[in-house]
Parts: sequence; C-alpha cells; structure tokens
Amino acid sequence: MGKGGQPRVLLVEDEPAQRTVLAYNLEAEGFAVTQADNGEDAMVLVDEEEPDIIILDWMMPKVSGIEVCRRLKMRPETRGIPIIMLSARAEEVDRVRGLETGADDYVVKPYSVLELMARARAQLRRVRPSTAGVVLEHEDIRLDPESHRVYRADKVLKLGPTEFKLLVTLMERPGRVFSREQLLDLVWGRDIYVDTRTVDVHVGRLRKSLMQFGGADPVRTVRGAGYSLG
Amino acid sequence: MGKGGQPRVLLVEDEPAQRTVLAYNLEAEGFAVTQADNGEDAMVLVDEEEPDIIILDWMMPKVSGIEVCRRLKMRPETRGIPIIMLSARAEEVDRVRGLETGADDYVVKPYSVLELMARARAQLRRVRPSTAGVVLEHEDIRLDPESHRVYRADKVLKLGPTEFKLLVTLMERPGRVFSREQLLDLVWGRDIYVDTRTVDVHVGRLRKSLMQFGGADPVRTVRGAGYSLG
DNA sequence: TTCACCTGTTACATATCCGTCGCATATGCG
DNA sequence: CGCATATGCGACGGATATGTAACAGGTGAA
Repeated sequence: MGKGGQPRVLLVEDEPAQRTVLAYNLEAEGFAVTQADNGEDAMVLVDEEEPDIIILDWMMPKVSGIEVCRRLKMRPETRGIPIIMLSARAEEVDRVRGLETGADDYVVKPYSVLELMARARAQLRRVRPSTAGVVLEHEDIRLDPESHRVYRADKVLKLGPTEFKLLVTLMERPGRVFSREQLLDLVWGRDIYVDTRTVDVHVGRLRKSLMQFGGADPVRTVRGAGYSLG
Repeated sequence: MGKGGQPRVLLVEDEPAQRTVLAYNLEAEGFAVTQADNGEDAMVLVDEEEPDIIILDWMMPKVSGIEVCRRLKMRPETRGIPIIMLSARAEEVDRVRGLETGADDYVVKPYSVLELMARARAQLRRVRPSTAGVVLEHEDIRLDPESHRVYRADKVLKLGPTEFKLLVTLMERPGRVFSREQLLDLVWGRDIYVDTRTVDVHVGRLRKSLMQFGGADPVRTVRGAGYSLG
C-alpha cells in the first residue's frame, strides 16, 4: 500500500461529473485518488503512481477501458493490480467480455457509490491479505471473512448467511449509520426487492446472535436514520 | 432534496391512469411528487420545483420525452438532475437513443413499480451521496453526519430526528438567519403542511437538548426574522 | 421422504417523537 | 405606562418508528 497508509486508487472516467463525485467519495473514504479522463493518461499514471487499485470506465475516447484493462493484465508488473470496471447499462455480453479481459470486478451504472467502495475495499483485502483487513475487529467482536467465522470474547458465534453479510457490512465502517435502503443494497443486492422492514428483522436476529453468550448490544439504532455498529 | 426532507420527483406522463398509479406509489415511498402531462409544462416545472429526479415518458404530445431530456441535459443548471426514461417500446434502437440523449436510466413498460422506484433511489444516491467525511463544527458543538452523532464539550448529546436535521441545517451556515418558512422547507420538506409555530417548538426542544449538560444557548432568536446559530 | 435451517412477511406491542394548543412571558411601540 | 404582537414552553393526544414472535414457505442434506 502507499507509503502513507492510504490505499491509492487510480480513477479513470471521462465524464467529469461522475468522476468528481466518485473522487470526492473515495477521498472521504480514505483513499488517495489520482484521476484520469482517458486511457492514454491512465497507462502513464499507472507507472507513475503505482496505484493499489484501478477503477476504470468501460466507454472512453481514444483508448477504451477494455483496452487499458487488457494491456495492464498483459504486463507482469501491473497484472496484480485489481481493476474494477464501470459500465453503462448491462448487456450480458459486456459483462462477460469485461471479466474475460481480466477485470477483477464489474459494476454496472447506475451503481451505488457505497457498493462500489465496498467492492473496492474487498478487492484490496483480496490482494493485500498481509495488511490489516484480513480480520475485522470492533470492540470484542472479531470477524474473519476468510473462514467465515465470528468470535466474541473468544467464543465462536453461530450466525446465518444474511446475518454474517450484515455484520461484515457494518464492521467495515464502524460508527457509520447505514439506512435500511443502503443495507438492502449492500447486503441483499441492488436488484432484489425486499421490504425494508426485513432489515429490522435481520438486525434483530443479528443482535440475538451477537449476544447469545452475553455481552452488550453492539448495534446502535438511530431512529429515523438506520443502524450502525457502536 | 432539501437538507432533510423528502426527495422531490417530477413525474411526466401523458396517460392519466399510469401517472396516477405511479404518483401514488412514489408518494407512498416518501417522494414528494409533482406531475405534468406534457413536455412544455415539464420544462416550466423543472425550474419552479427544482426536482431531485425526473421520471419522463418517452412518447408524449407536443414536446416528446426525448426532446425534454435533450434540452435539460444541455442546460448546465439542470444537467445534474437524473432522468429516468419510460418507454413502451423495447427496441434496442430506442434504448440506445434514450441513453444518447443523456437519460441516466431507462425503464421499459410494462415495468415493475418496485423496480422503477429502486432505480429512482439508486439514481438519487448516485447524485447526492451522503455527506461523507465532513464534520460540522461550531464553537463547542461538533456534529458528524456520518455517524449521526452530536457532541458538545466531548459529551454525546441525544436528540430526536427533527432536532438533528434542524441542527444540521443551522450548522451548515452558522450566523445565517433562517426564517421559519425556510426552516420548514429545509427540514420538513417543501410541501408539508405544518404550522410555522411548530418550528418554534422544535427550536425550543433543540435548545434544551443542546443544553442538557449545561453550556450557553447557542441558538439566537432574531425577532421578526427567524433563528440562527451564533 | 423427513428434518433442520434459513428467509421474508405479517401483526402486534411498545417506545419515542410529532404537531398543536393554551397560556406565560418578552419585546417593541406609541 | 398600556397595548399589540412575537416568542417560550409545558402538556396532551395521536402518529410513527422500531422490536420481535409467529408463520409459511424454500432449500439442501441425509
């Protein structure tokens, strides 16, 4: 990771408005952002900045995102950098081609900014398992995404799949309040239509699971806003 | 959207039955809906109502949806408003043309109302992402929108949802005097029928909350004008 | 098949908050 | 000073958000 501790992201997107919004959010999330609005600049900046991850728009003038992706994945010294592709509207063909060229993940516009950043963090964790991030910790709760296990005060907790994903999401940004809609997006998925009250039920179940061996309730309800950890 | 109120949607659809159903559902989902049944009215209402998002029928008498979309995307002050196009025809040609004219998303009739609203929410999140990373401060009051927490002299304050939104609004421009009407607009939402005296009551409650552990009253009453911070 | 487990929805109880009213108090003005 | 109006604030009935048990399916393993 970058010298200063912040993960470096190279953001390549030709549409200024979208790029600005994304850059703003990435910086707010603790990324060091380098921007490019075309593929040629991007290729140069990859060498100059040595980003930890690349977010790449599919459609761009001159050198397209696909082409940039393909080239980077051919060079041994850049192959290891995770690439997340952005694309407008999802023909299945595109999705396949995107992954075929070696992209590590693929996000369809319009995307949830939250989700995009969650995926970026996931990619970073995948590539950089040595750094902090393998195991999420918050107070006496420890979560190992690898083994899918959750501990509290050294006891192994048993939770269902949805509870687990919910906890992962909350633990990735302790303190941050997630609205029910955001949680539906992040945990259930963007195109799943489920009543928002379902979130309440699962939060309740997660709470019970987290407290099955005692301990305080680590989940905070923020009336009118959502839930957060701590 | 105002700072805390409902997101405003402009619904443009010439077929009354469809428009009514959609409006009903959008309102049930917490949107403030303005309706138009033709492109000309729509253009006017965009300026008058400043919607956060526009749902636009493709086929309409006089000025078509495509045309409205094209015009709006040409004007800098309206370009940022997300537009979701509705169309009865699903030919690929249309899809392409729809996105080419600058629409941000595209839904083909017959559509699932749930899906349409999920997409509307997705667009809103994209354009107006949460106020991330910014911590508002004024004298010894600190407000973190992300964690939804308010501190005064390092103690955590407990305030209700409306008090919170009110404080956010005031803290975003310390010193500025907000009239009761402006506060109703910004905190409660545009077309909410509420007595202006309600603002007084909530300012009172906010004051009490801010002083629950002592300290001076940070809210200034400007007789005949409104309230401000500091 | 049965069984154990998980899921999303519903219904209801409860806690919390909201908006309004009434009256007290403060302010400005002639 | 006395009056008119603006603001402060306690109290109350009702609205709304949340917690949670119960239920009816769904899934996959044995």
